[in-house]
Amino acid sequence: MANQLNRLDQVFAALADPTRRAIVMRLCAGEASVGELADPFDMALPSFMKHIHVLETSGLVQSEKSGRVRTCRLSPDALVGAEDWFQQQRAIWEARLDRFEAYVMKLKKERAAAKQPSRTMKKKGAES
Amino acid sequence: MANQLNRLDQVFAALADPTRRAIVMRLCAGEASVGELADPFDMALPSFMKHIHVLETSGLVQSEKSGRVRTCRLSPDALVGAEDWFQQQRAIWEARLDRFEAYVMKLKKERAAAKQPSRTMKKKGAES
DNA sequence: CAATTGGTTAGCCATGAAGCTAACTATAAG
DNA sequence: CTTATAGTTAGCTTCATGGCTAACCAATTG
Repeated sequence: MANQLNRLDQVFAALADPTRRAIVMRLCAGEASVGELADPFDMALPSFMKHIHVLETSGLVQSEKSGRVRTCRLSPDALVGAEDWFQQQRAIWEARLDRFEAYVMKLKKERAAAKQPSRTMKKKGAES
Repeated sequence: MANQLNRLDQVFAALADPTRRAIVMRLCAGEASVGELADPFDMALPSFMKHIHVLETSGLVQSEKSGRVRTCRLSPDALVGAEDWFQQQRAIWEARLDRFEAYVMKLKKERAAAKQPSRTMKKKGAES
């Protein structure tokens, strides 16, 4: 579980770099060799390999070498794990928003009741 | 649009730190002052303020100071933007998986047809 | 076997991130 | 007015990141 949290660190850190996001996007379309992946980038191979390595230790990418060519593929688990984090946060956020909205509605009703007691029932909650 | 990409950089970098993720999670439950936010962490205030600043320049958090207390709140736009990125990647990934699966099915059918021509129509695609 | 290709290792450098302390500002509270 | 509170600024370390070059395997290819 601390494992998981640390994994999130690494996944987000990996995705914080545009080069690495581009690699992930490329691998979404299918596996590729290091050379193919590196081709679009104006960068020395060792520098590029560091990015691959970061992606690999984050768990986003797996690779295997056969002959002299290393083939990389996306391992979607880590990606999904990160996406889950967002969805959890959004769920909490939205739950709060709902509560907050309910609270505002209550306030509105009370204020309306205090100002013009006779008109309490006129609008039952029709404003935006 | 380069702006957007740069924003993604900052959002992911911000979320790569467990302290900052904890702050975001805390703010999902509602706004809070810097002091309240800092309280659970065993960290000097200036260090903590740096995290707040990172979150703020990433667009994840907004704050305003009234009197001597600065109140922070989550601004969900950046969060949603990052979540969108995942969903886009997943969409591409899944589209590819579908194509790949179709390809495998085609292979299976062909292989079955080659091995036992007479049984071609027996199973029409029932395996997992 | 010789040469190419594809990747790897080692090591250097500049920059930035994450932490600290110490000293300071400005608003409340007494 | 004095003191305490809540942040802020400045400046310092230390370590990680992202880039480079140069030299080095190890498979292919000719």
